[in-house]
Amino acid sequence: MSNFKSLFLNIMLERGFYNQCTNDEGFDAYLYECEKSGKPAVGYLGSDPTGDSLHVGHIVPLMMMRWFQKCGHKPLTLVGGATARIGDPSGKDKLRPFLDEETLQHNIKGLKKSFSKFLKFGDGASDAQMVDNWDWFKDINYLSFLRDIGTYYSVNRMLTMDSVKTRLEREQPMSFLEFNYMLLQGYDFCQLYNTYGCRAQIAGSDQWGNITSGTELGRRKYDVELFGFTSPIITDSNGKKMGKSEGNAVWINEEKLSSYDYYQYFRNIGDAEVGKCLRIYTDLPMDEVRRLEALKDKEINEAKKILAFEATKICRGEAEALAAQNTAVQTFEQGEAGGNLPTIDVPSIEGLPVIDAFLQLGFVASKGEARRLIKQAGLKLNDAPIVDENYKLSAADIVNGQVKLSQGKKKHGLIKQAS
RNA sequence: GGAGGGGUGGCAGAGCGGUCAAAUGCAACGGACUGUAAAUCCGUCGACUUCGGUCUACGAAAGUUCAAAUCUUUCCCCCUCCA
Repeated sequence: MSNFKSLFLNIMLERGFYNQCTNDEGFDAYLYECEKSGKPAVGYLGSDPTGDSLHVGHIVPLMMMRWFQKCGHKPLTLVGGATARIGDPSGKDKLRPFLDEETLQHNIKGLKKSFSKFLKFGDGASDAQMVDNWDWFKDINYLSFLRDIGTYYSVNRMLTMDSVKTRLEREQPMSFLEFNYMLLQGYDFCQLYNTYGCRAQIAGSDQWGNITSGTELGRRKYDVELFGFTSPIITDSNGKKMGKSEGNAVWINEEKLSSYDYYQYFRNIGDAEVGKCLRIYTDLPMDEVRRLEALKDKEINEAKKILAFEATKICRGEAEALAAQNTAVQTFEQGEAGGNLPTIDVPSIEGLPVIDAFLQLGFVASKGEARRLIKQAGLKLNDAPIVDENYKLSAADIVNGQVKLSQGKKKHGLIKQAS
């Protein structure tokens, strides 16, 4: 399995994206053929429009698609407009909520934005294209679906699928609606094959069951071999899925998370994860990755900075990445207030209680929390711990036209007086 | 349709008339140590507070009681088994 011919699979293997494939050799041969002839292979990545932005947890398949495109192939991004109305049982115990039309449209728009940060959309041969399975499901007729698709599925087999089996074993409810999800997703795959000649699906390993549902349907109904390819689930050092920072998701879209926070997320990756993350979250050549991950102790911080910069660059652009980096350097290495920190403008700084200032910055959820943190020496004003919880800001606290507030060691923000 | 079981804080899960803002675990947050790491240790973890307290909370509503997460009634939702 280490001797792939295709560029794409070699990259996947080398960078740690390879987890499982429905048919290594077949997929490799197919891709190789496409790469050699210059005719792009078509592959797709599905996602549910349950939110209006993707987050770091979704990046792994996104990056796979990015490489797929770089290898000259054509990525399709499928949003499950139809399947969102059902809910995917994979790895979940609870039924997902249904969405109304307006939210759905809003979410789809947001997803498109997330996708376009990693993939190039357009009309070219290898340009990415967005598709919605609502287009082919909205007019489908239940009886004909049962007849045309349902006949190819064995319930016996479906019951052995992980997503179903675990639900049954744990005696958790699973509705018939959800049970049908894999048929729908299998049908998606075949539809994309029929209309776009798409023969590959790329996803996280939790989608394996849904992928094989599609490849099997393809084989039985259309007599074509479709390929499925999955990534491992990337976890942080605590074995948890990537993508949460301070309990909040690390969003791809900038209106949900500042570039500075995005940068900081990668800056704060654990030592053990640096190599893995460089491979997965950046485009850096492997030589560079190997050099960086060999760094030890304090030096590994250099690798983390590069990781954070590169990862931010892909998602937010070079200018934003630079700004985030500068802010971080100023804030952490020079102890100054970096320009890109979260900032709020207030009508008048004079007399504003510090507690309220923290509340407005969103660093604390309540005044009580702010008081507690002050008791614990967790809140700082211009880098000096606040001792009096009733302290009110005054003109003397204004440095360079702003007041720097910090929560803990990592969260910093600025208050400016609106002019 | 019948018979049982259950709905508690971000999650899991105790409590089953007062001592309950509710054990414990996880997650989260602050501090110490470091390298904006990990591990460890200490502390915090409903809201408001003039730090005395006050208010809102244990699916929803009504009731019993000096007193209810705990008892009663109705309603809503979920699960299991039978048909």
